[in-house]
Amino acid sequence: MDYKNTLNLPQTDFPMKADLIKREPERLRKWDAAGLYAAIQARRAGAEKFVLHDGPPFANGEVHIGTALNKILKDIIIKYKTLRGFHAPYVPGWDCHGLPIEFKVMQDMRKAGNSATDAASIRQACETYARKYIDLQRAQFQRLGVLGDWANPYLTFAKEYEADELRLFAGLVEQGMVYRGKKPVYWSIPCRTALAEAEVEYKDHVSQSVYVKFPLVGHSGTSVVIWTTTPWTLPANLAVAYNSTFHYSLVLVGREQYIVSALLLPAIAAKCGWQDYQIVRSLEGGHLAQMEYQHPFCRRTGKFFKGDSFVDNTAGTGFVHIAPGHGLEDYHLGIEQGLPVYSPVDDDGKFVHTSDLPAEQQMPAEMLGRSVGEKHGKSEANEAVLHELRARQALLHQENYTHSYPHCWRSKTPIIFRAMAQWFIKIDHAGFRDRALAEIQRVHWVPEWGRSRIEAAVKGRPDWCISRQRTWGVPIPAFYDASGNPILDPRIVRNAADLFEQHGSNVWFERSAAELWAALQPADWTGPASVAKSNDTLDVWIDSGSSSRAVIARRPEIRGAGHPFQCDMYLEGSDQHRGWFQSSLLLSLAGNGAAPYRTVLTHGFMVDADREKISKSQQGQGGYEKPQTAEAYVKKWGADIIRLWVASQDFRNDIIVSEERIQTVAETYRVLRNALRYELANLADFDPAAQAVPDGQLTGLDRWILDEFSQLERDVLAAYDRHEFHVVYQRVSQFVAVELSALYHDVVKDRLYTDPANAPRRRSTQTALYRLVTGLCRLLSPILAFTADEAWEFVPGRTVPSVHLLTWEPLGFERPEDERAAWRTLLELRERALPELEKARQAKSIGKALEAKLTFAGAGPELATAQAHRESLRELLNVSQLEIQPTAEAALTISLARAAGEKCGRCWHWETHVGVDAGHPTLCARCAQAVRESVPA
RNA sequence: GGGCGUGUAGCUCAGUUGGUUAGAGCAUGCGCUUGAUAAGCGCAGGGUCACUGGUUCAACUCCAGUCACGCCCA
Repeated sequence: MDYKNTLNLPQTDFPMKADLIKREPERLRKWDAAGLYAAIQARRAGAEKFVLHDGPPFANGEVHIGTALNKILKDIIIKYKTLRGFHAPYVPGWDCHGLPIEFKVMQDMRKAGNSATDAASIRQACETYARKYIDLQRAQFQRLGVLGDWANPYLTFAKEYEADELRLFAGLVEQGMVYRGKKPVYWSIPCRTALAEAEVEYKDHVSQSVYVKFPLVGHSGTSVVIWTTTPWTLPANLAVAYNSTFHYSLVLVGREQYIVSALLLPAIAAKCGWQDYQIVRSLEGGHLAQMEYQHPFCRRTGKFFKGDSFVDNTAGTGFVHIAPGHGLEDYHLGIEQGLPVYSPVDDDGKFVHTSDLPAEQQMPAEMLGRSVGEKHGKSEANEAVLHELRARQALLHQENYTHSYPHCWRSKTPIIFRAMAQWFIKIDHAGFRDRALAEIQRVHWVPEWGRSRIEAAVKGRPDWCISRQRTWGVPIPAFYDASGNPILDPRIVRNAADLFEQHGSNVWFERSAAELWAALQPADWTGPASVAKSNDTLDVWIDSGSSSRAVIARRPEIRGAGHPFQCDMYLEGSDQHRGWFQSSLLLSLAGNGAAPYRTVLTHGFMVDADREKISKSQQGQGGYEKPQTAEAYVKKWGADIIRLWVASQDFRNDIIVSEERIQTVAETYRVLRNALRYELANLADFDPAAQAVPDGQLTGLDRWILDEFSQLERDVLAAYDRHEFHVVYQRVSQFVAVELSALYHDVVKDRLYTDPANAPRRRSTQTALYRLVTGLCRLLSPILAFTADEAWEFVPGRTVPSVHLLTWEPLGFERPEDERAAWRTLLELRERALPELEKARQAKSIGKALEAKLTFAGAGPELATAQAHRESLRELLNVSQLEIQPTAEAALTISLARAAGEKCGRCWHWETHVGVDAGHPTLCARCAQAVRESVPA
């Protein structure tokens, strides 16, 4: 007779094969249909809140795997907090304005032959474009299993958002933090417009390369030599930069002396035709710090400053001429040294005098009106400067110089750098920088070094240039009076906020300056009348940086209790210390009076298998087989594998993404899934309400695993609380592999399969399995969002439909110390006996352990424990027979023999009493009994 | 070039205030099992702890420097 069908073999519909790519979307539809997110929120109504505020990704392109990592980390934290009973709503957002979208849209419009250039149509097209990618990204984020209020995300172009952003901005204006200053920008002369970085194309250009004498004051006949490829910037020269690490030479040429870089001297001498020069002496750059030079053709002097970061020794003379109005490095050095941002070129690219310097110190009158713009490769301005230099014998050498130079993408002409009036936020206003630094101290930074990072950013940052000459952004509601002076008033800004909240900010572009002024002018306005409106928009960092006001304080479900604008956590990549963490801090501190976050968690960047950054240039060139999009990974592996991969690594460092890495994680996933399946399969006939065994009556083995699991829970909870998900991953996967699969599950098979279904020993183990599987589902659910929920559906007697609706209180299973000690001994004895079994297996004297009989001989406490728990120890060893022999010899010896008797046809144990039951001649007594119990008479 | 980080077996991580032959899981190889079976179990191999120098009786651990990599600046 085949007794196999008298066994209680595992039975379940929970599939071994995960088939995530097919099943996850089904589960998503199920969640959606059940309104899972809303149901979770409803269950936590009134509970203590935990708010993680979403940093908005840019509404452009597909979701990159790095962005997916960020969203998954946020989701793990929110699911964990929810599991622990917190009310943790999640409002996702998108950053919608900005040049990349505007640029793309304008390209598309041009390609389509659409020549509309009015701001309102461009903005409309930008909005359509952004919405398209919001929808695309939303679907991709949801596919990752991220739960949130996807139907109502926050969008930085929403009317209410823009309005609150302006209200916050009005507060800054009111405090006097916003001022008008100048900064160099790319300028296209034919287009009469400022350009953004992305609108600049680099191509070869022939420039005038010149070497020019700058005579030292008080050292007659001695000059410093500078080199420039833009002679027209010389009228704007206000300083000269040197490198303090260079050696310079003072050279005598004829009757004149020149100072140049020692390393570059031979090259310079060749160019300038110095036949017989002599090096008088060498000197350090620092020597010049005390000196002054006479401008070659303007009636003013200038000073020397250290410029080590940009003065190089590869070309030129080792001196760089500084015109703060015509170059970014020049500008920064000028601001540092308190020089005016002098840019004597008008909108048409023509030389003019400005109010920055006294007229008599500016360029000679004959230069005025000359244009910097080129015609047939020549520029009037360059010619005028060169003429002046020659006339004054200040020009040492001139030649054509071909190099890569920025050009306007529309007119294809060389652009110039030109200082323009911009709006700035004054960082040192009324001690603001120090207050920001103090606020940083109050925030909890994880990891700790995040603090140093943002401190450095805030300490070193210049004033914040917040205006952009762009269309796709929030308009700066400023006006100009008849003299061209700007009008920026907090009351006007607030009125504009109200207007935008009603009509959207397009109204700024749709209505005339007069209409807007009529609508926004304060009732008791006594200032100058407006004649024009501003065409500037706000820096997009003001958009996202205002979310503390526009989202946290505004949405009731996430509004803070103490400070309405404050939440528990921000979580972004480490690049955001200088970005969103900083902009949010500065704006919230200035506008709300405190930081918007209590904790800032940072993750590293994604790198490839060689720990090098994932560069787009390598894609499709053999570097990577597929685009690094979230979708590509999800299509191949499924979301839960990607989530487990995210959890598996210490995200504070770089995160490695490679096929091998994910393959490894997929193996771990399989192990976890199979363990869950084994437990569920052995609970098929278990009713926890009716058949659960009380703690005190559980078998020692079951009590042991529950204690182990209880310790696992404590460790995992602590790891989740420290946001160390890789510890959760390591700890859980090791527990499942070692304690569960290799030991407990293996040992317990015998009881589960061969005991009568309702035997106390079997029910005891099922009680433990029930607690294990329900516990594992809970502690895995923040990470394996799909699989834990799938498994949960097979848990017997469940009353809650989804694992994500549960709370998790740790088991807290305790055993008395003497029981723990006894089991420690039993497991140690097992460790010592296993090699004996392995030896026998290698020698082919046994196959499986059940064919063996083990004998423990010796004296002392170990043997006493073994004797007291002989049956438990036999189970742990999975042998048919275990003998304990007390001897006079204290040392423990373990010997192995083939088990005596015959193999029972049902339980496969070797027993000496097989066949004692005449009705079942091939069975041992235990099985005969079990069969009689299980088979109805 | 500057600031902030990182560098332990093929992969991901441990390694407590410096103290015995540096641990775990996975992967690999070799077996066992075939009543978790496109599963399960056992055993074995695998590391000059990035490199160099220093402090110390003793350094993966402390100090200095070098190299590589990442982020942010310039």
